[in-house]
Amino acid sequence: MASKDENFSAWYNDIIEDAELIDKRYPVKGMDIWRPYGVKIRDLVDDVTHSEMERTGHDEYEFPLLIPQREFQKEADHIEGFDAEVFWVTHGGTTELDEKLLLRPTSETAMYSMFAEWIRSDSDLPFKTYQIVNTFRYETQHTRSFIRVREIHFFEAHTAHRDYEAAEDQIVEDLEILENVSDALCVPVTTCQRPEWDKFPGAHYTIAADVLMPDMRTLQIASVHHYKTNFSEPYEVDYIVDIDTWFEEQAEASGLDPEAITYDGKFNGPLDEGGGWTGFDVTYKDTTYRVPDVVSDEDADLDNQSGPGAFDEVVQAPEGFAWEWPDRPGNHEGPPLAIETEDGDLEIPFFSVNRHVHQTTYGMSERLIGSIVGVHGDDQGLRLPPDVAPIQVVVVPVIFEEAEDEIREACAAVADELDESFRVRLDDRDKTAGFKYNHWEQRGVPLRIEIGPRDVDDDQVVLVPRDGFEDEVDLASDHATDAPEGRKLVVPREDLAEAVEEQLAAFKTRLRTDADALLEDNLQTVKTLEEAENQPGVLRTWWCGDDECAEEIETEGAKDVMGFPRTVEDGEVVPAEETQGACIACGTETDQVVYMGKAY
RNA sequence: GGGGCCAUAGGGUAACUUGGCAUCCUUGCGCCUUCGGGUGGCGUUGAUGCCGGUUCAAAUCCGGCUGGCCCCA
Repeated sequence: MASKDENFSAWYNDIIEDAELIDKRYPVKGMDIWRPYGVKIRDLVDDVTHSEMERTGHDEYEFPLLIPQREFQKEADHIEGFDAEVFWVTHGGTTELDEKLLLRPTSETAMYSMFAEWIRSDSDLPFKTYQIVNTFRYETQHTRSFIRVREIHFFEAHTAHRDYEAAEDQIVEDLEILENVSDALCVPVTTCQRPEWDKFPGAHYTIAADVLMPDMRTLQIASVHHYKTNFSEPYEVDYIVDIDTWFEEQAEASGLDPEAITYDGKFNGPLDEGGGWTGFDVTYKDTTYRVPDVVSDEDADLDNQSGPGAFDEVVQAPEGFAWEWPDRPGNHEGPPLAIETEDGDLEIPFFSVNRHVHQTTYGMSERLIGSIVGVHGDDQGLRLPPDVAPIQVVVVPVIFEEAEDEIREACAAVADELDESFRVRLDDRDKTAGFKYNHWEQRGVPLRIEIGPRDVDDDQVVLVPRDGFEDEVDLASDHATDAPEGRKLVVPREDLAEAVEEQLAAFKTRLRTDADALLEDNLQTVKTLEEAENQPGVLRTWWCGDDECAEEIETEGAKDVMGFPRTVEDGEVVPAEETQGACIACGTETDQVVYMGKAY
C-alpha cells in the first residue's frame, strides 16, 4: 500500500479498496460500487444523521429521482448553477419524451412545488423535512471515491419558516447538528460563510463546513443555506397569516400594546353594487377606524369612498401606529373571499395575507466518509471512530493445538458477553492470528481482543486498540504485565466489559485529539500574498470584501477563499472573531477575517 | 480549465522498441500442514478494455472511444 505521507492520493485509493469499502471498477466514471463493509459504515453515519433529525423534529420524506424540466427551470440562479452538470432523461423506450426529465442534482426543484401544496397557513410552520437519497451530477473533473462522484449518497434537510428570523434560528440549529456529527466522526471542521460568488445557486447566503485533509486540501463536507424567499417566490410556497397575527405584528413593529387593539374580525353586510368594497373595523384605544381592503394599488379610485380605496385615504392611523399594507401576490383583482351565512348575508370571514415562506437547507454527503478515511487512516488501514465502526471489537483466538477447544470456548464466551453492549465480531476463520490482526486493522476496527492459551490459564484477555500496535511488543515476555497505555493491555477476565468501554472511549478521544491537532497545526495567520502562496493548510487573513481583491487573493495567493468564519453565540450566528487587520490584497483596514485554503 | 502518463487473469506484473506459443508473483478453489503479527507444500481455475484500420499474422503498429492515474491552475 502507498504511504499516506508520501502520496496521499494513491494511499487514499489503496485504502478504500483494501478495506473493502468500495469497488471502483464499475464501468461508469464516478460511480462506485458500495461493498458491504462500506454500506455498513455509511448506514452508521446515516444513523447519526437520522437521530439528529429525529431529535430536532424533522420528518423524513422520499422524493422521486426524476424532475420535470419545467420544475427545474423556475429559479434562474439555480438553473445556471447546475445546468452544466445534470443528467437528462430524454427517452422512454424508443419514444422521445415531450418534456425532458432530469436526475436530481439536489432536490429543491423536486420538493418546493409540493411544499406549496402542503403549506397552507402559519400553523403548518415551521415545516421541517429531510431525506437521504442519491443525487446525480455530471462531473467532468477527476472523480474520486466519496469526494467527487457522479452518483452521490446525499442527505438534505429542507425547512420552511414564517419569516427571516425563524429561518435564521434554523441555521443555528443546523450548526448545532453539525457539531454533533463532527463529534461522532471525530472530525473537526471550520464553518465559514461563503463569499457571494461561491454560495449555493439560489441561496441568500451559504455557510459551509470544511475539513482539512492531510494533503492540506480542504474538503467541504456540509453546507447550510438560508434561501430567504428566493425559492418560495417562484415556487409560490406561501402561507396565510391570519388577521390576529397580522395585527400583533403591526403593533409590535410600532411599539404599541397589542392588547389595546381590537377589531371586529369580520365584515357583516352585503357587498355594494360594484361588488368591490370590503373592510373591517379596527379599534385602537377606544377609537374605531375603518380599514378597507385594497383591490388594486394602482387602479384604486382614491376619491371614491364607495369603492375600493387606498389605505391612506380612508384610515387615519393612530399616532405611532405604523401601517404597512402587506403583499398580496396574485390577488389584486375582484372581491375577496365571501361566504353566504344561514341568514343569506354575505360575510367576509376574515382578512388574510399571503406571505412567502423563508427557507433553509442543510446538506451533507458521503464526503463524510471520505473525511473519516482521510483524516483518521494510517499506513496500516482505516481507523474508524467507534460511533460509526461496523465492528467495534473483534475477538481473535490465538490457537495452539493443545488448548484449541478451551480457547475457542473462551473467545465465544467473550464475544457473547460483549454482544450485549457492543458491535462485536468473533473471527473464528481458519486463518492465522497475524493474518486476522492485519485484516481488521485494515478495516479500522477500534479494538481487538486476543485470547491465547496463557490467557485462558490466567483468566484474562489481551486488549489492543487500533492505534496501539505500532511499537513491537514481545508478547512472550510482556504479556504478564500491563503494557503501556495505548498498546497491548492485559485485563482480568471479569473486568472485560468495563475495560472495553474505557478503551473505546479513550480511542475515540485520541482520534479527535489527533484530528484537532492536524487542523490547529495547519491553521496559520498570513498577512501577505507571498506567505499565502507558500503556506499550506487553512490560512487566516483579512479581506476588505472587494471583488478585485478576492480575485487577486485567489490567483496570487493560489488559494480559494473559504469565507468568513462563523460561530454561534447566544443563539445567533455571528462572526467567529472581529479583529482588525489589513486586507491582504489592498491593505485597507477591515475587521473581516477570512479563511482560505486549497479546495478539493 | 490545462498538461502528461497509462490500460495484459480478482490484485500486481513480463513480453510492446524490432508484429509470430503471453511470463512470474499473489489471490481464489481442492487436499495436507500450521497458528502469540500477513504459515508452508502439492495440485488447479483464471487475462491482452471497446470499436475500427494495416497485415498471412496484432497485446505489440495506426485512428477513435471508454476508463484510470499523476502534475499544474
